[in-house]
Amino acid sequence: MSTKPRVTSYDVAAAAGVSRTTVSFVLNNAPNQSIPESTRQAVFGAAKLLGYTPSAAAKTLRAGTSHLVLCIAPDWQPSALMDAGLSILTEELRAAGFATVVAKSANNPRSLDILWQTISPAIIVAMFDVADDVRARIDRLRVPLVEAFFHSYGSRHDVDELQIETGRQQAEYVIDRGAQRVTYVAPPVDRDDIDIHTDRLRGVVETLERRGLAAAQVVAISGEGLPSPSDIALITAGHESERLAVCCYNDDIALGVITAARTAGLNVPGDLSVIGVDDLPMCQLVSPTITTVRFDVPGHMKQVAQRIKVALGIDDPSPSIPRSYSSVIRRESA
Amino acid sequence: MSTKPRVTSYDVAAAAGVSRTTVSFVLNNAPNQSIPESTRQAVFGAAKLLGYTPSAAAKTLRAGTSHLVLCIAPDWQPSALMDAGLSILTEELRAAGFATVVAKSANNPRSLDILWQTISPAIIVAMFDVADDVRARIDRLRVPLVEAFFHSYGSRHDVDELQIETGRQQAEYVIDRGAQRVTYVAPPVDRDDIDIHTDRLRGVVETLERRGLAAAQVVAISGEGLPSPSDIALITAGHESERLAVCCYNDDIALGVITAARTAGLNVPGDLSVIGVDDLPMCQLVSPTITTVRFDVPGHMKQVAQRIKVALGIDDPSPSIPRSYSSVIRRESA
DNA sequence: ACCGACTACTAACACGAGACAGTAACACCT
DNA sequence: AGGTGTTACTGTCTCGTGTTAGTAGTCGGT
Repeated sequence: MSTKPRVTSYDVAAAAGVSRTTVSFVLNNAPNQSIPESTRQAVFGAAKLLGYTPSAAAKTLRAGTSHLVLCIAPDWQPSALMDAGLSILTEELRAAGFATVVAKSANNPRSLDILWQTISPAIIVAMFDVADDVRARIDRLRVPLVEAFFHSYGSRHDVDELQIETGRQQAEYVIDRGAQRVTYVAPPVDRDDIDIHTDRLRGVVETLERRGLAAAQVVAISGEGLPSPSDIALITAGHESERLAVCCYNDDIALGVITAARTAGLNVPGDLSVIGVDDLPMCQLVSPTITTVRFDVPGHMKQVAQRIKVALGIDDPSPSIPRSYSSVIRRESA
Repeated sequence: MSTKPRVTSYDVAAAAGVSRTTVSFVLNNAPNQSIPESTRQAVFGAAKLLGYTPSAAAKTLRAGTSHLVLCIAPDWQPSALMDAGLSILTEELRAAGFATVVAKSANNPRSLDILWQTISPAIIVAMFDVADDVRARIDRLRVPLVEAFFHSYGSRHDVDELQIETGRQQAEYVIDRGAQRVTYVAPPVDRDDIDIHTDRLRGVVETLERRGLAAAQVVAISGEGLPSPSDIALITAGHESERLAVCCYNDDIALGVITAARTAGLNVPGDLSVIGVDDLPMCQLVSPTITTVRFDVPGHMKQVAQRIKVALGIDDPSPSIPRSYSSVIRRESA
């Protein structure tokens, strides 16, 4: 329809009656350049009139780098948590003039190859535990990598301190509240989030040992949702003799355990106490309300934003004291 | 550390002992070009050895367009639903050689301005109801816009057929199951998703009218989560005389209504039936299990992917019969 | 009157890739 | 022997920017 598919700075120059160089100087506030106000206004006027938007591709090519932050996330990742975090990240980085976008399917190498041929990020932020082959592909791009949820780098045996801490908090809480025996309930075994699950479990196990309790019994839900009667028999075994607490992988599992336990005639938290992870809205909407571990996404993400800025060289590395961003929300179930 | 910060096709050419043009021909499988296998292998070998990745910015600049699909979403949007959809979209478009990324904060014009200066998408997919000023900004870019959740364009009075249909399905279901009076429970009034809420309500209202029932009573939750005793009194008023059904904005609201009703001594679904929207995992984990309307995200997103491909000119517009992607999942609460 | 400094610009190059036009070298046919 | 065709390449221009080096014109001082 339009013969000229794109408005370039050349068009603006022609409209303003100056050279393209002058347009560039004006629009970028070039230092050491004296441009009279009349010329400036002419350029601004022409740019606005024509609806000029500089070409991102040309800018990036010329500058050798972009102002783009690329977050990569796997398909399976529960983004309810991610979501609030991304908004905060976007907000923080926008203030520094950077745009933030997210790509899914980032655990798929083929996806990544297409991505690299399509956008040129200044930095890559991984929202998951980066596998070696993915890391190698990123290295080749000569683009820095920041891992949002991991603190240690370099070794393939990285562990997620954040997830371990979550498990620790669950165990500490129930022990402090008098638990004598602890059961851990995991999601069905065929799921993708197995890394997170094992890290949280590790935190529970480690805490039990440190506090001198017997090792936890671990039960994986056998079906998809609600624990079966046999699951519940396993989970609640021994509740008559000792004060029993159930640490659950997340709030959905916790809800399933509570519902199944009540169906089996048990009382929560009387016969057993149950604690989840995530602090989903529904935790406050069921009876009993669910005690859970909440991760402070805004707090953590602000810290991630800081690390990103440092990696981009637009901020100084502040000697921030490492702190835990998760805390127990005490409710009725434990 | 490295003197050469980036491997270019020039480096590959030098390593393979050919010209840069030849490298381009080989790597892009240029038609009408005869390159002997030996040369091809030399080029491929050099490229692999050096870890060559073509510059996305240069490619885009040269081609005048990219293979990038940019999805824009507002900050407030619940992404639990979005998430599965994006994975599917990414998958579908990857098969066509396109990369898909998501930008949040897209309801903020300033965010968009930074985006345009940073990436050059081939198309923009809006996950929300695009305001006029945002639409104007996109128009200026000469980039096509596809609206993922809206079917009608052009007017500022666009309505979301999909959301209306959801409300319709709720109402049809409870009426078919014998409801004589219908109450609609909405989220607290100060939230951002008010558009969605009003569209769903519209579907309910319209259906009641068509089926000859009295207009629905509408109650907005007064607190943040659980309906207060006075809310519940309003919601359940009249359940003694008529069979009462409660259509809820979403599953969380439905759960709150159920819990509060039981606390007030009422039986669900005996005294009143309750239906939600979303089919959250917890719907199967509570007692009574929650009847809800599920939106077929994969189905809808495949159709969106098709629309995107048509807009990109890489697929023919198939005369797809418009269909509804939501359906009632029958459980115990209604 | 002349030199220097300052103002207000502009011509030209570089970034990295794709693609068109051109060109040596060689084979084939009559 | 000369024209035609094919093979296997390469030189050069282009995309839209930012930036460096340069250049007319004006002003001020001695």
